[in-house]
Amino acid sequence: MATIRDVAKLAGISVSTVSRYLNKSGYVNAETELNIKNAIDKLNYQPSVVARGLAGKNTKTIALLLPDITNPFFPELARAVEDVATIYGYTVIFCNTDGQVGKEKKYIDALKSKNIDGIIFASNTLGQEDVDKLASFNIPYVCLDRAPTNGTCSVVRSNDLEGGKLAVQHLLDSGCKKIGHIYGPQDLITAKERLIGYEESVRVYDWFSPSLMVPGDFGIEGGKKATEILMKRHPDIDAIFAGNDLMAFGALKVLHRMGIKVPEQVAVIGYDGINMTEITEPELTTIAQPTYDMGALVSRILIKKIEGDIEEDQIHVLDIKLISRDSTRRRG
Amino acid sequence: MATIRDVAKLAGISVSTVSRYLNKSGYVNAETELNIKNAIDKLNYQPSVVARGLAGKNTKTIALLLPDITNPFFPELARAVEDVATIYGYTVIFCNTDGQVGKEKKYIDALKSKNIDGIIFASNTLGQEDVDKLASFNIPYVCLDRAPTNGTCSVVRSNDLEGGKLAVQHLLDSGCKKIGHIYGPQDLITAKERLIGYEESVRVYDWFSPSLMVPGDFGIEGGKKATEILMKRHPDIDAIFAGNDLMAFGALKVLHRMGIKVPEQVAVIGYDGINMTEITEPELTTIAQPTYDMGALVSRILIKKIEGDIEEDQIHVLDIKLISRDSTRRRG
DNA sequence: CTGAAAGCGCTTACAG
DNA sequence: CTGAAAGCGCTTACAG
Repeated sequence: MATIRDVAKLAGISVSTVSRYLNKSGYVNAETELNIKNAIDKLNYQPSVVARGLAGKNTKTIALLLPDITNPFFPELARAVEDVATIYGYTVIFCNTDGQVGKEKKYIDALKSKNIDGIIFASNTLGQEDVDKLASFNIPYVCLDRAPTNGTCSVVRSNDLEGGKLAVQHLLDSGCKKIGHIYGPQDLITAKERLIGYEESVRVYDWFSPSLMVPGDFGIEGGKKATEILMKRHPDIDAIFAGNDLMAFGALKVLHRMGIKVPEQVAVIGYDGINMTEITEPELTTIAQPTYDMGALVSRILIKKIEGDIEEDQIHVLDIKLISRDSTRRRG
Repeated sequence: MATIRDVAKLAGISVSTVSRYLNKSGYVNAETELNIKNAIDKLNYQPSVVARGLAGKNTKTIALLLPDITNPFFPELARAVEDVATIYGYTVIFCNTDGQVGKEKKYIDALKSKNIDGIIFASNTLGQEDVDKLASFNIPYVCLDRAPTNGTCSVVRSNDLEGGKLAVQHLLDSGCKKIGHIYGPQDLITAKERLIGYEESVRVYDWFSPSLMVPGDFGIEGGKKATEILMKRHPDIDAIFAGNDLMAFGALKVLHRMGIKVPEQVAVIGYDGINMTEITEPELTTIAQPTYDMGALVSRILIKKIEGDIEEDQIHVLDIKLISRDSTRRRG
């Protein structure tokens, strides 16, 4: 591997000048520039990012902390993050935290020792300590969905409150008369807001009862159990709004097993808009988050921050969208 | 951030000794050791991986090149790779190549300039040039599924040939009399071997005809189109073996649309064993690859290689497994 | 068992 | 416009 010294020697100048050329910092004579270019070409020179990093510059790598890449919501997000990172010449390290603060802390330490340039938190945790640590390390970060308890950073999320309302409205528009809700873990803002959206839209009706709200775990299994509970408590409901698509999958399964027709007897709507919603039978109506856009945006914001585009920390709320499919289609 | 020099100073010794202690290279007096430990604790010292990297040691990071994390086969693989990497103190960079050599090359260059320790290729491409480049860079790598055309490296794959045969056998055992096959892109060894497995199992039957083999793209859409073609050509088939689960999903969709009952009229079996196979209706029978195990193994092999555990390059072929579900259950 | 020195490949003031 | 020198935080022979 050629080094900057080799380039300098071949171009007949000093290392400093080559460095200046490379970084476009300071002047360099047109002719010298040409010589440098040629030398670089001839030697197939590529600067060492690690040396650069040691010398105090960017390491051109960011990290993406997420709970579990195996959860179908995250691959698309990760893809988007990586796509825009690549555009800017960054590389992304991905870390599965399983939502455990312990793991998250370990990652942060490891990342710090690698002089990572910034971190995207799509992970659920991130306590006060982490924030402090990051601040003391002076490493930029951006959050997905959840703003850190204390301290500020830019946040990208989508409008879960509106989403919850939209889901209910769609169900009502489809002619449903009594709607149950399976909500996700309430330490997740997303789950919380969707629940609030549901409740606010629904509490004016006289059929409403708190027992229509059943907890789930954002997984298929949780969706199944919750559906069983819901149908036992309220055999007369004609719609289920699941807090995410996985739980909706669970609901479809259980309803099918119980011989309850979807959507004729019970309509089902999910949330997130993951790809697999179109392979169920019936295909699942869902409130789609702009997952890819969220990933792209969060990545872009972080990189800007890293590169010194000072921008006020702010919360970006992206719009959600109803994808209407057969699982809520009440009439031919 | 404390540096090794701070530690040395606090412990009242030289930097060299601290380094020796850190790397467990060379002797260090028991008392000195204690002093170092204390100093490290007090200062909350953490060695800089990038400095270490510059000085010629591992950067403790590996890269995972895959076609697209959005393809449901890869998240589980990636998760496994990351899990074992973490155990060994490594961090993983993930790269979506979309199967394009151009992207792959770019990544390799970028990774090289970061002194990455090793690469896992789960990507489809990897031509001769890449291999040469890697060899010249002297960077360890391991492949998933596909051995590089030329040059050697360890390969982890599962037994696709057996898998193809197993799929057919299962269908025959279920009482199917005429089986079609949707095969994946033939530049992928996995797709090819599954096809061969099918053909070898089936060509002895007089119902067999080459027109029973229809190409797909390993995607849902391709599965749909192929199924349409297949059913038009051979309305009398009673089973479809799809080369992967996504295409099987497509098949289920189309059959449902055509009013053909699965499994009563046509049984369907997929391949890969991705999680979502259990959310379709009927649930999809599939030949499951040990995806997680494959990822864990490939990661472990790479890290061993990096750390100098010289091991003969070899091909590890893991077993596949039939997961029998309703989509092939012909009788109550 | 321990330390001084050189080096990894860059960048960054500081002179000129 | 250009170069010499110091420094980033480590490791690695080489002496002692």
